[in-house]
Amino acid sequence: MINKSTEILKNSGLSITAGRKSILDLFIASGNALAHQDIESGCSEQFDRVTIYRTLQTFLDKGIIHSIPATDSITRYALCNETCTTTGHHHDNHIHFRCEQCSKTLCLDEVSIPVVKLPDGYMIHEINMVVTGICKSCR
Amino acid sequence: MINKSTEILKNSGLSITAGRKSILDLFIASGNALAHQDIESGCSEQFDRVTIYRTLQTFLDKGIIHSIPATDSITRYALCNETCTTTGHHHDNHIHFRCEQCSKTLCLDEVSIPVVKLPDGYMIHEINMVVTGICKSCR
DNA sequence: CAACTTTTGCAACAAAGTTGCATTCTTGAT
DNA sequence: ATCAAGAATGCAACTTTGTTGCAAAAGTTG
Repeated sequence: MINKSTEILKNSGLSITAGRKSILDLFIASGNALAHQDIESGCSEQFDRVTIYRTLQTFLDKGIIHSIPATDSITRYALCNETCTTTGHHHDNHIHFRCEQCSKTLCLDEVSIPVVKLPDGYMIHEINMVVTGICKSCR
Repeated sequence: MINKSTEILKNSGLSITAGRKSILDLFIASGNALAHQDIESGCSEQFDRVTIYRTLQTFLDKGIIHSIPATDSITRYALCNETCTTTGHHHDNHIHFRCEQCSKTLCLDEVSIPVVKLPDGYMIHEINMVVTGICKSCR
């Protein structure tokens, strides 16, 4: 296996294409969550918008990335960490932090989501927690 | 004060218009979070899309409604409860629940967001928590 | 009820996301 | 290394979502 992106694709049983590798590389390099627009403008080569949408959907399905909820109606995605290699829907149990200064969205892998007790009758499937504020680098 | 929507508008110093009242009434009647689309199709009268966008923005600014983060890039809004009448940005400290069965998004006012400790250097401004699963009525 | 300010609707646009189909690329077997 | 089958891409066309400027129609205050 030459590089990390190729490895991830092989592990997920996906065929290796320039687009997928390029998008994965971007995720690996950036270290923070990316919106569709970031990918479109950030890739080394230029790819069709539709290709990017479909690639992101494929990565979501395979559990390579996860989507991060936001109130600004821009969906952002981040690489799932190594431990969650299971295909399909899976729960990332970490907190997301969105910096109001630099607008970066980070996965705080070291902080796990606290347990909550819902009223009787509610079945919990997935929990998402997004904290906004000022990040370490911006202070 | 004739009805609740009029009262809310007066308390926020907004002029009383048919559109605003109609949208507020819809929020009051529905009891769950509404997306722009829900409002456009759910109002008794028909209002221009732009009017709805602007009304929602006004309500957000005045702290009448709050927006709820989601991963599907559809922004949903819900009425703020009585206690948070302060104008401007404010923190609703309750959990949001999205039912995978009926697709309703609810404010669980009775469940408050637990305290989290972030790594040193992060300044917390706002915390959002969205739980997905099956709601009480759908089981 | 008259002037003044706000809000609304319209048009036009920009951005985000989806679908079908023909072409190109990957892959796995020869 | 080559080739056929299947998968991925690009393109066109479209739908949905959100924004902006401006004139017309409301609401508000004296």
